[in-house]
Amino acid sequence: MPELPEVECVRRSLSWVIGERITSVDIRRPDVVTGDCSPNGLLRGQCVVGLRRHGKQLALVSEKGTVVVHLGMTGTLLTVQHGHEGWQQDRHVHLRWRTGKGACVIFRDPRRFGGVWALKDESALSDHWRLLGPDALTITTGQLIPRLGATRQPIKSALLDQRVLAGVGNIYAVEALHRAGIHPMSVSRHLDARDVQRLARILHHILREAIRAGGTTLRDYTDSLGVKGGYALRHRVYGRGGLPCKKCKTPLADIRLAGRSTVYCGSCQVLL
DNA sequence: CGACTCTCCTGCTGGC
DNA sequence: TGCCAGCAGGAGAGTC
Repeated sequence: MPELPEVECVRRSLSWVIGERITSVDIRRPDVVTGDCSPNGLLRGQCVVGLRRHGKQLALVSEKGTVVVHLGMTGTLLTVQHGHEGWQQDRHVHLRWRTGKGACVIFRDPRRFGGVWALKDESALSDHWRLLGPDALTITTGQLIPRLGATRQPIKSALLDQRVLAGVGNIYAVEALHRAGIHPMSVSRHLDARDVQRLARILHHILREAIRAGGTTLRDYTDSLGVKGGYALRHRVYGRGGLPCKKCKTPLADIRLAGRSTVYCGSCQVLL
């Protein structure tokens, strides 16, 4: 499931598209698109000049329009080389961009929690991303302190709230809280400056480490070239409910918080 | 207004 | 072996 590291790996693996012109766009499911879902709205005829990421969102920027892709849970952007037409039988492929050289980018999303926004230009992108908090990879302690201080939400819920900071999903939230020794039910504004600093450092560290490993593949995730991520091997708590904590051997608790499974160590992680 | 819970969607898993 | 309920999850909508 794509969180910040996976989206960043998709972005990097898609860099070949920069400088390419989109010659045609196939729209199989217009309902995954918000905004102008015509081929022109989706960059037909435009040259891709950049790929930008904020949190879990990826933007294909052209001279004119910009397309933002959100991968949701099961979404992928895949590079398909000319001659490999197997995707045509795949009912989960919703969009396809064809480039001048014949290579394509396809948007595939079985569960359709993801989606695509067609925006007029890069200033519309700024507006779109203004709703999100600072990117989790670069957020500073100084930015995080007032944002966590403003809410009584449990810290786990706050980390998942994209308006607080952008890019953290369930996996990296539970991993970061375990390494920081903070109980997921801790009230966000009870964290003191040192707690927040430690949490920010750990988030940066984990996210960078995960990007280096190619992201987390639980089952399906790959980057745009089909490469799986190796970071799942490094998970210490996610998916390990009931198993011994890797630090202290206490069986890990598995509860539901903010509607999602939340694994933590009742011994290592302090309730604040 | 803030903090919950519900809903969307499909594929895999586990129990009978 | 086959069927189906249950579960997974991000984020926006709805509720209290």
